[in-house]
Amino acid sequence: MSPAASILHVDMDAFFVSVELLDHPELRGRPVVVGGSGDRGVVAAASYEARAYGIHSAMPSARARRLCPDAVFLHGRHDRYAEVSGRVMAIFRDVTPLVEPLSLDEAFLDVTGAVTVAGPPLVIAARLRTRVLDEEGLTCSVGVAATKFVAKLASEAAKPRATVDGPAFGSGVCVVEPDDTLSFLRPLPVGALWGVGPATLAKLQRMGVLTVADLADLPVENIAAAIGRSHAEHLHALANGHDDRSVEPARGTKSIGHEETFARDRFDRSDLERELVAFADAVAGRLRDAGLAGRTVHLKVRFGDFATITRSMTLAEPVDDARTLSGTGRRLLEQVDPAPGVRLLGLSVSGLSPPSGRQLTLDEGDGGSWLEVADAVDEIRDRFGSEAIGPAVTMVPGGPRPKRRGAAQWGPSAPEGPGAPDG
DNA sequence: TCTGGGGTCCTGCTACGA
DNA sequence: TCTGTCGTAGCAGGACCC
Repeated sequence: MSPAASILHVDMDAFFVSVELLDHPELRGRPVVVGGSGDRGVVAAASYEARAYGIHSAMPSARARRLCPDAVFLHGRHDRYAEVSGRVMAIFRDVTPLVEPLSLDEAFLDVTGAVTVAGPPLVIAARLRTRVLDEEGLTCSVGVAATKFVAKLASEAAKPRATVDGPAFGSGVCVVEPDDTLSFLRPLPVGALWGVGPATLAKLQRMGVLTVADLADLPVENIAAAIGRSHAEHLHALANGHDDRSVEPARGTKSIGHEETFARDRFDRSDLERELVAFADAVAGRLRDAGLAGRTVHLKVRFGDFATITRSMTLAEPVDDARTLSGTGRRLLEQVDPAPGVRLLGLSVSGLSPPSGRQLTLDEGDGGSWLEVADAVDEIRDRFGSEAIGPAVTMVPGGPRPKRRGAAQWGPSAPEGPGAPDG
């Protein structure tokens, strides 16, 4: 017997834009775009009025501007969205403890245990939408199904559609009963499947696979030849409605990092090293906030032609202090020639675990004193704010700015200082 | 049309020890 | 001592997600 349709996928409608409209009600009804405002920025979210012009998320901001010169462009405020998201997730947790957030604006809920008290999933979904609207002034769409990925596709089907007159609201809730799963899935374009991105889609299309039905009817061996066995088996199962992944409320963080695209390419190694110091400070702070330390340090470099390389190094002990991170980052940077021009720099740490009692540093012997420094920095930031103290390079005019999570999320927004080739 | 940031997961290769 | 195999860890890159 098929399991009942009791998994909900809740997706906030145009979340970032909707939050901005709460704070700027005078913008309602206008095309509004949230994202990076600079030449290298991208669109994070677009109002339904803006979507009617063809603007969508991940589109370069410059192109969005050309499509709709009258649109209002707002720089995203990660902290504000996180604050609202926290309250919305709390509403979800009122319904069931089995809430798996996917991002700030969507989550899976397993309401199997709630139906005896709260009623059938359709009723729970409708009540949820009402509460989110009443308490936060935001609309959301809900998909209900027996599996996670069908619930996700169902919420997509329930979403408002963009028209030139603004959003055309749908039902807001879409239920796919287990018996209807295949008839719901099979007509969809194969790109709708979770895990089919541009690269896989191109390979499948070359094989003549255009719909979910095409994929479901093909022997898995044929698909494996094109995209690899593991991926093929996974997608073939999804296309046939099989997905045994459960809703997992607590998924541990696997890595923490910071990366940034510069407004202009950087050519100078010492310039990049100064940025690394600021990156390491931000990453170390987030590690300590999370009570974690990491063993493997990764450096990511994207050049002007978009070629991207990574270099990594695994340390003997997990670390969470900025000095060791920036020192390791600098060693990794030594393996890279910045002469072609560096567009993006990133520093991240994986292999996370709770910090051990004592951490090794690059120059063994003074680890203890630097850990005390880190503790002192954290304490000052707790009392006086995140920008009250930072590495010396971030305090001098012309140096890199202190890095905060989400501050550069959608690309550089303002003109920067150094950037042209030296000499 | 010139492409963000923060992640996760997978694959292929290499080195190394048993 | 040499060779082959296997498992594992580390590393680099790619694809995907929101």
